[in-house]
Amino acid sequence: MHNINYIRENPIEFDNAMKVRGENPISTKILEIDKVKRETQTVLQTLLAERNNISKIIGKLKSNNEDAKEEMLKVDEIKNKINTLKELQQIKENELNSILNRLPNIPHQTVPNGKDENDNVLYREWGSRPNFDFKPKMHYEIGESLGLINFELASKLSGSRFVVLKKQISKLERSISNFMLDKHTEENGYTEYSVPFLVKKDSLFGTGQLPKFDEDLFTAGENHWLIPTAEVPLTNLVREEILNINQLPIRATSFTPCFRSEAGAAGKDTRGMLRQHQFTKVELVSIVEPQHSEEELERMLNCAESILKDLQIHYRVMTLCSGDMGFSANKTYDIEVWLPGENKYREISSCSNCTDFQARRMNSRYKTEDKNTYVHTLNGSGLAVGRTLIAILENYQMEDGNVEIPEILRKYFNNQKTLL
RNA sequence: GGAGAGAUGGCUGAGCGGUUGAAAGCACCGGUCUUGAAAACCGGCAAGGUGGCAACACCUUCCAGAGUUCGAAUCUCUGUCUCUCCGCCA
Repeated sequence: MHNINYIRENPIEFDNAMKVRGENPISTKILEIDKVKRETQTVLQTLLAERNNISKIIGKLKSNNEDAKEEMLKVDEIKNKINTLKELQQIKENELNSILNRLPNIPHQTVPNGKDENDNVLYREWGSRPNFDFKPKMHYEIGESLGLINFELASKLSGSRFVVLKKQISKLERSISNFMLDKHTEENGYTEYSVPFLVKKDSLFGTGQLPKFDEDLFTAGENHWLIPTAEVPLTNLVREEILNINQLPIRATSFTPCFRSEAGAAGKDTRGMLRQHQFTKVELVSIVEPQHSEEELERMLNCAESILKDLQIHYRVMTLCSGDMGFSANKTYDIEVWLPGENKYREISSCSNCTDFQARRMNSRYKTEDKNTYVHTLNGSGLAVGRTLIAILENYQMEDGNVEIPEILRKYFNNQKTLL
Protein backbone atom coordinates (compact mmCIF):
# COMPACT_ATOMS: atom_id res chain seq x y z
CA MET A 1 0.00 0.00 0.00
CA HIS A 2 1.31 3.40 -0.93
CA ASN A 3 1.67 6.48 1.16
CA ILE A 4 -0.82 8.94 -0.32
CA ASN A 5 1.36 11.80 0.90
CA TYR A 6 4.20 10.53 -1.22
CA ILE A 7 1.97 10.48 -4.28
CA ARG A 8 0.74 14.01 -3.55
CA GLU A 9 4.25 15.30 -3.29
CA ASN A 10 5.93 13.23 -6.00
CA PRO A 11 3.32 12.39 -8.64
CA ILE A 12 5.81 12.24 -11.49
CA GLU A 13 8.26 10.00 -9.67
CA PHE A 14 5.36 7.81 -8.66
CA ASP A 15 4.12 7.42 -12.22
CA ASN A 16 7.63 6.65 -13.40
CA ALA A 17 7.97 3.96 -10.77
CA MET A 18 4.66 2.43 -11.81
CA LYS A 19 5.69 2.59 -15.43
CA VAL A 20 8.82 0.49 -14.94
CA ARG A 21 6.61 -2.01 -13.17
CA GLY A 22 4.30 -2.24 -16.15
CA GLU A 23 1.48 -0.06 -14.81
CA ASN A 24 -0.16 2.91 -16.48
CA PRO A 25 0.34 6.41 -15.09
CA ILE A 26 -2.42 6.94 -12.58
CA SER A 27 -1.35 9.66 -10.17
CA THR A 28 -3.61 12.26 -11.80
CA LYS A 29 -6.65 10.10 -11.24
CA ILE A 30 -5.59 9.25 -7.70
CA LEU A 31 -5.05 12.87 -6.78
CA GLU A 32 -8.35 13.88 -8.31
CA ILE A 33 -10.26 11.42 -6.17
CA ASP A 34 -8.13 12.33 -3.19
CA LYS A 35 -8.96 16.00 -3.65
CA VAL A 36 -12.71 15.44 -3.75
CA LYS A 37 -12.45 13.13 -0.79
CA ARG A 38 -10.61 15.69 1.31
CA GLU A 39 -12.86 18.57 0.33
CA THR A 40 -15.89 16.53 1.24
CA GLN A 41 -14.27 15.53 4.47
CA THR A 42 -13.51 19.12 5.44
CA VAL A 43 -17.12 20.23 4.96
CA LEU A 44 -18.38 17.11 6.67
CA GLN A 45 -16.20 17.70 9.69
CA THR A 46 -17.42 21.27 10.06
CA LEU A 47 -21.00 20.02 10.10
CA LEU A 48 -20.16 17.29 12.59
CA ALA A 49 -18.55 19.83 14.87
CA GLU A 50 -21.67 21.96 14.62
CA ARG A 51 -23.88 19.01 15.44
CA ASN A 52 -21.74 18.07 18.43
CA ASN A 53 -21.94 21.58 19.78
CA ILE A 54 -25.70 21.81 19.48
CA SER A 55 -26.07 18.40 21.04
CA LYS A 56 -24.06 19.57 24.00
CA ILE A 57 -26.30 22.58 24.36
CA ILE A 58 -29.37 20.36 24.20
CA GLY A 59 -27.90 18.23 26.93
CA LYS A 60 -27.46 21.24 29.17
CA LEU A 61 -30.92 22.63 28.45
CA LYS A 62 -32.55 19.31 29.18
CA SER A 63 -30.69 18.80 32.42
CA ASN A 64 -32.01 22.21 33.47
CA ASN A 65 -35.50 21.19 32.36
CA GLU A 66 -35.51 23.90 29.72
CA ASP A 67 -37.03 23.81 26.27
CA ALA A 68 -34.72 22.62 23.43
CA LYS A 69 -37.10 22.45 20.51
CA GLU A 70 -35.35 25.08 18.44
CA GLU A 71 -31.96 23.40 18.77
CA MET A 72 -33.42 20.04 17.87
CA LEU A 73 -34.84 21.44 14.66
CA LYS A 74 -31.44 22.85 13.75
CA VAL A 75 -29.75 19.48 14.23
CA ASP A 76 -32.38 17.80 12.13
CA GLU A 77 -31.45 20.01 9.22
CA ILE A 78 -27.73 19.39 9.59
CA LYS A 79 -28.27 15.67 9.82
CA ASN A 80 -29.51 15.38 6.25
CA LYS A 81 -26.46 17.16 4.91
CA ILE A 82 -24.20 15.01 7.04
CA ASN A 83 -25.65 11.81 5.66
CA THR A 84 -25.21 12.90 2.06
CA LEU A 85 -21.62 13.98 2.59
CA LYS A 86 -20.75 10.86 4.55
CA GLU A 87 -21.93 8.75 1.68
CA LEU A 88 -19.94 10.74 -0.86
CA GLN A 89 -16.83 10.62 1.26
CA GLN A 90 -17.17 6.87 1.68
CA ILE A 91 -17.55 6.39 -2.05
CA LYS A 92 -14.45 8.42 -2.79
CA GLU A 93 -12.46 6.62 -0.14
CA ASN A 94 -13.46 3.24 -1.53
CA GLU A 95 -12.54 4.35 -5.03
CA LEU A 96 -9.16 5.50 -3.79
CA ASN A 97 -8.48 2.30 -1.87
CA SER A 98 -9.49 0.00 -4.66
CA ILE A 99 -6.87 1.70 -6.85
CA LEU A 100 -4.13 1.85 -4.22
CA ASN A 101 -4.71 -1.76 -3.12
CA ARG A 102 -3.76 -3.03 -6.54
CA LEU A 103 -0.64 -1.02 -7.26
CA PRO A 104 2.73 -2.72 -6.74
CA ASN A 105 5.58 -1.45 -4.59
CA ILE A 106 8.01 1.13 -5.93
CA PRO A 107 11.32 -0.38 -7.06
CA HIS A 108 14.54 0.53 -5.29
CA GLN A 109 16.88 2.78 -7.30
CA THR A 110 19.37 -0.08 -7.71
CA VAL A 111 16.77 -2.30 -9.39
CA PRO A 112 17.48 -2.66 -13.10
CA ASN A 113 14.69 -1.56 -15.39
CA GLY A 114 13.35 -4.36 -17.52
CA LYS A 115 10.36 -6.26 -18.73
CA ASP A 116 10.77 -9.88 -17.74
CA GLU A 117 13.25 -12.46 -16.49
CA ASN A 118 15.49 -11.91 -19.50
CA ASP A 119 16.37 -8.49 -18.11
CA ASN A 120 17.48 -9.77 -14.72
CA VAL A 121 21.10 -9.01 -13.89
CA LEU A 122 23.73 -11.40 -12.55
CA TYR A 123 24.71 -10.31 -9.04
CA ARG A 124 27.21 -13.04 -8.19
CA GLU A 125 27.78 -16.76 -8.48
CA TRP A 126 29.27 -19.46 -6.34
CA GLY A 127 31.02 -22.68 -7.31
CA SER A 128 31.06 -24.05 -10.80
CA ARG A 129 29.14 -26.48 -12.93
CA PRO A 130 30.06 -30.07 -12.08
CA ASN A 131 31.53 -32.38 -14.72
CA PHE A 132 29.96 -35.75 -15.31
CA ASP A 133 31.53 -38.74 -17.10
CA PHE A 134 28.05 -39.69 -18.19
CA LYS A 135 24.96 -37.88 -19.35
CA PRO A 136 23.31 -36.54 -16.18
CA LYS A 137 19.69 -37.48 -15.79
CA MET A 138 16.71 -35.38 -14.82
CA HIS A 139 15.58 -35.68 -11.20
CA TYR A 140 12.42 -37.53 -12.15
CA GLU A 141 14.33 -40.05 -14.21
CA ILE A 142 16.55 -40.72 -11.22
CA GLY A 143 13.67 -40.91 -8.79
CA GLU A 144 11.40 -42.98 -10.97
CA SER A 145 14.06 -45.51 -11.89
CA LEU A 146 14.73 -45.96 -8.18
CA GLY A 147 11.00 -46.36 -7.65
CA LEU A 148 11.07 -43.61 -5.03
CA ILE A 149 9.27 -40.84 -6.90
CA ASN A 150 5.83 -41.61 -8.24
CA PHE A 151 3.68 -39.22 -10.26
CA GLU A 152 1.01 -41.71 -11.36
CA LEU A 153 0.09 -42.50 -7.79
CA ALA A 154 -0.11 -38.82 -7.00
CA SER A 155 -2.30 -38.15 -9.97
CA LYS A 156 -4.62 -40.94 -8.90
CA LEU A 157 -4.94 -39.29 -5.50
CA SER A 158 -5.03 -35.65 -6.45
CA GLY A 159 -4.61 -35.02 -10.17
CA SER A 160 -1.77 -33.33 -11.94
CA ARG A 161 1.07 -31.38 -10.31
CA PHE A 162 1.36 -33.60 -7.27
CA VAL A 163 3.93 -36.18 -6.31
CA VAL A 164 4.35 -39.14 -4.00
CA LEU A 165 7.80 -39.69 -2.52
CA LYS A 166 8.91 -42.85 -0.83
CA LYS A 167 11.53 -44.28 1.51
CA GLN A 168 14.99 -42.74 1.10
CA ILE A 169 13.82 -39.81 -1.01
CA SER A 170 11.06 -39.07 1.39
CA LYS A 171 13.63 -39.20 4.15
CA LEU A 172 15.96 -37.02 2.13
CA GLU A 173 13.25 -34.39 1.92
CA ARG A 174 12.81 -34.54 5.67
CA SER A 175 16.52 -34.27 6.32
CA ILE A 176 16.79 -31.25 4.03
CA SER A 177 14.15 -29.39 5.97
CA ASN A 178 15.76 -30.34 9.27
CA PHE A 179 19.14 -29.21 8.07
CA MET A 180 17.77 -25.86 6.92
CA LEU A 181 15.90 -25.20 10.15
CA ASP A 182 18.91 -26.22 12.23
CA LYS A 183 21.16 -23.95 10.24
CA HIS A 184 18.89 -20.92 10.42
CA THR A 185 18.08 -21.28 14.09
CA GLU A 186 21.53 -22.30 15.35
CA GLU A 187 23.79 -20.24 13.11
CA ASN A 188 21.76 -17.57 11.33
CA GLY A 189 19.88 -16.11 14.26
CA TYR A 190 16.32 -16.97 13.24
CA THR A 191 13.60 -18.10 15.62
CA GLU A 192 11.60 -21.13 14.59
CA TYR A 193 7.83 -20.90 14.43
CA SER A 194 5.09 -23.40 13.70
CA VAL A 195 2.26 -21.54 12.07
CA PRO A 196 -1.19 -22.19 10.61
CA PHE A 197 -1.35 -23.32 6.98
CA LEU A 198 -4.83 -21.88 6.63
CA VAL A 199 -5.23 -18.13 6.90
CA LYS A 200 -7.99 -15.62 6.51
CA LYS A 201 -8.39 -12.85 4.01
CA ASP A 202 -6.86 -10.11 6.12
CA SER A 203 -3.55 -11.93 6.29
CA LEU A 204 -3.40 -12.38 2.53
CA PHE A 205 -4.26 -8.74 2.04
CA GLY A 206 -1.50 -7.80 4.45
CA THR A 207 1.26 -9.46 2.48
CA GLY A 208 -0.21 -8.44 -0.88
CA GLN A 209 -1.61 -11.69 -2.34
CA LEU A 210 -5.10 -10.23 -2.17
CA PRO A 211 -7.08 -8.62 -3.68
CA LYS A 212 -5.18 -8.89 -6.94
CA PHE A 213 -3.90 -12.45 -7.08
CA ASP A 214 -6.74 -14.54 -5.72
CA GLU A 215 -6.63 -16.92 -8.67
CA ASP A 216 -3.15 -18.09 -7.64
CA LEU A 217 -4.51 -19.33 -4.33
CA PHE A 218 -6.42 -22.35 -3.09
CA THR A 219 -9.37 -21.78 -0.81
CA ALA A 220 -10.59 -24.01 1.98
CA GLY A 221 -14.19 -23.51 2.95
CA GLU A 222 -15.84 -20.14 3.27
CA ASN A 223 -13.29 -18.13 5.13
CA HIS A 224 -9.94 -19.83 4.80
CA TRP A 225 -7.18 -19.92 2.25
CA LEU A 226 -4.23 -22.27 1.97
CA ILE A 227 -0.96 -20.42 2.34
CA PRO A 228 1.10 -20.06 -0.85
CA THR A 229 4.17 -19.45 1.33
CA ALA A 230 4.97 -19.15 5.04
CA GLU A 231 5.72 -15.52 4.32
CA VAL A 232 2.00 -14.95 4.86
CA PRO A 233 1.61 -16.28 8.41
CA LEU A 234 5.10 -15.24 9.52
CA THR A 235 4.88 -11.65 8.30
CA ASN A 236 1.35 -11.28 9.61
CA LEU A 237 2.56 -12.14 13.10
CA VAL A 238 3.08 -8.39 13.48
CA ARG A 239 -0.15 -7.32 11.81
CA GLU A 240 -1.88 -4.53 13.72
CA GLU A 241 0.92 -4.50 16.27
CA ILE A 242 2.82 -1.57 17.67
CA LEU A 243 6.18 -3.08 18.52
CA ASN A 244 8.62 -1.87 21.05
CA ILE A 245 11.92 -0.84 19.49
CA ASN A 246 13.80 -3.41 21.55
CA GLN A 247 11.76 -6.21 19.94
CA LEU A 248 13.45 -5.46 16.63
CA PRO A 249 14.84 -6.97 14.56
CA ILE A 250 12.53 -9.98 14.45
CA ARG A 251 13.94 -12.89 12.48
CA ALA A 252 11.50 -15.73 12.03
CA THR A 253 11.70 -19.02 10.18
CA SER A 254 9.20 -21.75 9.57
CA PHE A 255 8.91 -25.00 7.68
CA THR A 256 5.54 -25.30 5.96
CA PRO A 257 3.81 -26.76 2.98
CA CYS A 258 2.91 -24.20 0.31
CA PHE A 259 -0.10 -24.39 -1.98
CA ARG A 260 -0.32 -22.69 -5.32
CA SER A 261 -2.88 -23.06 -8.06
CA GLU A 262 -0.33 -22.20 -10.78
CA ALA A 263 -3.19 -20.67 -12.70
CA GLY A 264 -0.99 -18.82 -15.18
CA ALA A 265 1.43 -21.68 -15.70
CA ALA A 266 -0.65 -24.10 -17.74
CA GLY A 267 1.65 -26.32 -19.75
CA LYS A 268 4.77 -25.00 -18.04
CA ASP A 269 7.13 -27.43 -16.29
CA THR A 270 4.56 -30.17 -16.39
CA ARG A 271 7.08 -32.97 -16.11
CA GLY A 272 8.73 -33.68 -12.77
CA MET A 273 8.31 -32.03 -9.44
CA LEU A 274 9.61 -28.58 -10.28
CA ARG A 275 6.23 -26.90 -10.32
CA GLN A 276 3.67 -28.48 -8.03
CA HIS A 277 0.43 -27.44 -6.46
CA GLN A 278 1.93 -28.41 -3.13
CA PHE A 279 5.53 -28.21 -2.00
CA THR A 280 7.44 -27.59 1.20
CA LYS A 281 9.63 -24.67 1.99
CA VAL A 282 11.65 -23.21 4.83
CA GLU A 283 10.89 -19.52 4.89
CA LEU A 284 12.81 -16.60 6.37
CA VAL A 285 11.08 -13.41 7.46
CA SER A 286 12.66 -10.31 8.98
CA ILE A 287 10.93 -7.36 10.57
CA VAL A 288 13.32 -4.45 10.93
CA GLU A 289 13.64 -0.71 11.34
CA PRO A 290 13.51 1.13 8.00
CA GLN A 291 17.13 2.24 8.07
CA HIS A 292 18.28 -1.37 8.37
CA SER A 293 16.23 -3.09 5.70
CA GLU A 294 18.76 -2.76 2.89
CA GLU A 295 21.54 -4.43 4.86
CA GLU A 296 19.01 -6.98 6.16
CA LEU A 297 18.24 -8.02 2.59
CA GLU A 298 21.94 -8.73 2.01
CA ARG A 299 22.09 -10.61 5.29
CA MET A 300 19.03 -12.68 4.42
CA LEU A 301 20.45 -13.48 1.01
CA ASN A 302 23.64 -14.68 2.66
CA CYS A 303 21.65 -16.90 5.01
CA ALA A 304 19.82 -18.47 2.09
CA GLU A 305 23.05 -18.90 0.15
CA SER A 306 24.72 -20.55 3.16
CA ILE A 307 22.43 -23.55 2.64
CA LEU A 308 23.62 -24.19 -0.90
CA LYS A 309 27.23 -23.55 0.10
CA ASP A 310 26.92 -26.16 2.84
CA LEU A 311 25.35 -28.52 0.33
CA GLN A 312 28.17 -27.71 -2.11
CA ILE A 313 25.91 -26.98 -5.02
CA HIS A 314 26.68 -24.40 -7.67
CA TYR A 315 24.33 -21.45 -7.98
CA ARG A 316 24.06 -17.87 -9.12
CA VAL A 317 22.28 -14.86 -7.70
CA MET A 318 20.24 -12.60 -9.93
CA THR A 319 18.94 -9.12 -9.21
CA LEU A 320 15.42 -9.10 -10.52
CA CYS A 321 14.50 -6.34 -12.93
CA SER A 322 11.55 -4.05 -12.26
CA GLY A 323 9.18 -6.03 -14.46
CA ASP A 324 9.97 -9.42 -12.92
CA MET A 325 9.60 -8.52 -9.26
CA GLY A 326 6.71 -9.62 -7.11
CA PHE A 327 3.90 -7.25 -6.20
CA SER A 328 5.10 -6.26 -2.73
CA ALA A 329 8.83 -6.14 -3.42
CA ASN A 330 11.04 -3.09 -3.51
CA LYS A 331 14.04 -5.20 -4.42
CA THR A 332 14.46 -8.92 -5.00
CA TYR A 333 17.35 -11.33 -5.37
CA ASP A 334 16.68 -14.74 -6.84
CA ILE A 335 19.02 -17.60 -6.11
CA GLU A 336 19.16 -19.92 -9.09
CA VAL A 337 20.59 -23.34 -8.57
CA TRP A 338 22.35 -25.30 -11.26
CA LEU A 339 20.48 -28.39 -12.44
CA PRO A 340 22.79 -30.61 -14.53
CA GLY A 341 19.95 -32.86 -15.72
CA GLU A 342 18.02 -29.92 -17.10
CA ASN A 343 21.24 -28.15 -18.02
CA LYS A 344 19.71 -24.99 -16.63
CA TYR A 345 19.66 -22.63 -13.67
CA ARG A 346 16.36 -22.73 -11.80
CA GLU A 347 15.02 -20.48 -9.08
CA ILE A 348 15.37 -22.02 -5.65
CA SER A 349 14.97 -18.93 -3.51
CA SER A 350 13.66 -15.43 -3.76
CA CYS A 351 14.66 -12.83 -1.18
CA SER A 352 12.76 -9.56 -1.10
CA ASN A 353 12.77 -6.32 0.77
CA CYS A 354 9.18 -5.12 0.89
CA THR A 355 10.08 -1.87 2.70
CA ASP A 356 6.99 -0.44 4.38
CA PHE A 357 4.64 -1.66 1.64
CA GLN A 358 3.30 -4.67 3.57
CA ALA A 359 3.58 -2.85 6.89
CA ARG A 360 1.14 -0.21 5.66
CA ARG A 361 -1.30 -2.89 4.59
CA MET A 362 -0.91 -4.66 7.91
CA ASN A 363 -0.64 -1.52 10.01
CA SER A 364 2.53 -2.83 11.65
CA ARG A 365 4.52 -0.18 13.44
CA TYR A 366 7.10 0.27 16.13
CA LYS A 367 7.44 2.93 18.73
CA THR A 368 10.18 5.51 18.59
CA GLU A 369 10.60 8.46 20.97
CA ASP A 370 7.72 10.56 19.75
CA LYS A 371 5.88 8.64 17.09
CA ASN A 372 4.98 5.32 15.56
CA THR A 373 6.77 4.29 12.41
CA TYR A 374 5.97 1.55 9.91
CA VAL A 375 8.40 -1.34 10.10
CA HIS A 376 10.08 -2.81 7.05
CA THR A 377 9.37 -6.42 6.19
CA LEU A 378 11.55 -8.87 4.28
CA ASN A 379 11.02 -12.42 3.22
CA GLY A 380 13.05 -15.08 1.50
CA SER A 381 13.04 -18.77 0.85
CA GLY A 382 15.70 -20.50 2.78
CA LEU A 383 15.15 -22.62 0.66
CA ALA A 384 12.41 -24.30 -1.31
CA VAL A 385 12.78 -27.87 -0.07
CA GLY A 386 11.33 -29.63 -3.11
CA ARG A 387 13.66 -27.84 -5.47
CA THR A 388 16.60 -28.45 -3.15
CA LEU A 389 15.75 -32.13 -3.33
CA ILE A 390 15.81 -31.89 -7.12
CA ALA A 391 19.15 -30.09 -7.02
CA ILE A 392 20.68 -32.74 -4.80
CA LEU A 393 19.42 -35.60 -6.93
CA GLU A 394 20.74 -34.04 -10.13
CA ASN A 395 24.06 -32.75 -8.76
CA TYR A 396 24.90 -35.80 -6.65
CA GLN A 397 23.73 -38.50 -9.04
CA MET A 398 26.06 -41.35 -9.89
CA GLU A 399 26.35 -43.35 -13.05
CA ASP A 400 24.79 -46.48 -11.55
CA GLY A 401 21.63 -44.59 -10.68
CA ASN A 402 22.46 -44.25 -7.01
CA VAL A 403 22.78 -40.82 -5.40
CA GLU A 404 25.47 -39.60 -3.06
CA ILE A 405 24.27 -37.94 0.13
CA PRO A 406 25.80 -34.48 0.62
CA GLU A 407 28.18 -34.59 3.54
CA ILE A 408 26.28 -32.05 5.60
CA LEU A 409 23.16 -34.22 5.47
CA ARG A 410 24.80 -37.49 6.44
CA LYS A 411 24.27 -36.94 10.13
CA TYR A 412 20.56 -37.26 9.40
CA PHE A 413 21.27 -40.58 7.65
CA ASN A 414 23.36 -42.41 10.21
CA ASN A 415 26.41 -41.30 8.24
CA GLN A 416 25.24 -43.19 5.21
CA LYS A 417 27.20 -42.01 2.14
CA THR A 418 24.70 -42.83 -0.57
CA LEU A 419 20.96 -43.05 -0.81
CA LEU A 420 20.85 -46.81 -1.39
C1' G B 1 -22.66 -29.72 18.52
C1' G B 2 -25.38 -27.80 23.52
C1' A B 3 -25.21 -23.96 27.75
C1' G B 4 -23.12 -19.56 29.66
C1' A B 5 -19.50 -15.21 30.02
C1' G B 6 -16.84 -11.64 27.57
C1' A B 7 -14.14 -8.14 23.74
C1' U B 8 -12.19 -0.71 26.35
C1' G B 9 -5.27 2.75 25.33
C1' G B 10 1.62 -0.95 24.73
C1' C B 11 -0.46 -4.31 28.92
C1' U B 12 -4.06 -5.08 33.26
C1' G B 13 -8.62 -2.90 34.24
C1' A B 14 -13.03 1.03 35.78
C1' G B 15 -16.84 3.09 33.16
C1' C B 16 -25.38 6.10 35.53
C1' G B 17 -27.25 7.75 27.18
C1' G B 18 -24.81 14.09 27.67
C1' U B 19 -17.63 18.05 30.19
C1' U B 20 -15.44 10.16 29.21
C1' G B 21 -10.76 10.05 24.49
C1' A B 22 -12.04 7.44 28.45
C1' A B 23 -10.69 6.39 36.14
C1' A B 24 -6.83 3.49 38.38
C1' G B 25 -2.51 0.47 38.08
C1' C B 26 1.71 -1.47 35.25
C1' A B 27 5.18 -0.48 31.40
C1' C B 28 7.65 3.57 29.04
C1' C B 29 9.87 8.79 28.83
C1' G B 30 11.55 13.39 31.51
C1' G B 31 12.77 15.57 36.30
C1' U B 32 13.88 15.90 41.87
C1' C B 33 16.68 13.23 45.46
C1' U B 34 21.49 9.97 45.36
C1' U B 35 28.76 9.33 44.59
C1' G B 36 25.93 5.93 41.16
C1' A B 37 21.74 2.76 40.98
C1' A B 38 17.23 1.26 43.33
C1' A B 39 13.22 3.17 46.15
C1' A B 40 10.26 7.49 46.91
C1' C B 41 8.16 11.87 44.94
C1' C B 42 6.70 15.32 40.69
C1' G B 43 5.44 15.64 35.51
C1' G B 44 4.44 13.48 30.62
C1' C B 45 2.39 9.39 27.83
C1' A B 46 -3.57 6.30 22.43
C1' A B 47 -4.11 6.10 17.17
C1' G B 48 -5.67 7.84 12.43
C1' G B 49 -7.29 11.98 9.64
C1' U B 50 -8.83 17.18 7.94
C1' G B 51 -7.57 22.42 7.96
C1' G B 52 -3.21 25.70 9.01
C1' C B 53 3.61 28.20 7.37
C1' A B 54 2.98 27.41 12.45
C1' A B 55 1.03 27.75 17.39
C1' C B 56 -3.19 25.21 17.23
C1' A B 57 -8.31 23.90 16.07
C1' C B 58 -11.56 20.30 14.60
C1' C B 59 -13.22 15.24 13.10
C1' U B 60 -13.11 9.91 13.70
C1' U B 61 -11.95 5.61 16.57
C1' C B 62 -13.72 1.81 23.20
C1' C B 63 -13.91 -6.07 18.20
C1' A B 64 -16.58 -5.30 13.10
C1' G B 65 -21.08 -3.81 10.47
C1' A B 66 -26.05 -1.97 10.64
C1' G B 67 -29.76 0.61 13.74
C1' U B 68 -32.34 3.71 17.83
C1' U B 69 -31.29 8.94 19.61
C1' C B 70 -30.64 15.92 19.25
C1' G B 71 -26.40 13.05 21.48
C1' A B 72 -23.84 5.98 22.03
C1' A B 73 -17.94 2.92 24.98
C1' U B 74 -22.88 2.77 27.41
C1' C B 75 -29.39 0.76 24.27
C1' U B 76 -31.07 -2.87 19.87
C1' C B 77 -29.83 -6.38 15.83
C1' U B 78 -26.17 -9.18 12.90
C1' G B 79 -21.32 -11.04 12.38
C1' U B 80 -16.27 -12.27 14.11
C1' C B 81 -13.17 -13.75 17.89
C1' U B 82 -11.90 -15.28 23.03
C1' C B 83 -12.93 -17.81 27.66
C1' U B 84 -15.71 -21.46 30.99
C1' C B 85 -18.79 -25.94 31.43
C1' C B 86 -20.97 -30.38 28.89
C1' G B 87 -20.72 -33.72 24.62
C1' C B 88 -17.61 -35.62 20.61
C1' C B 89 -12.71 -36.21 18.80
C1' A B 90 -6.83 -36.07 16.63
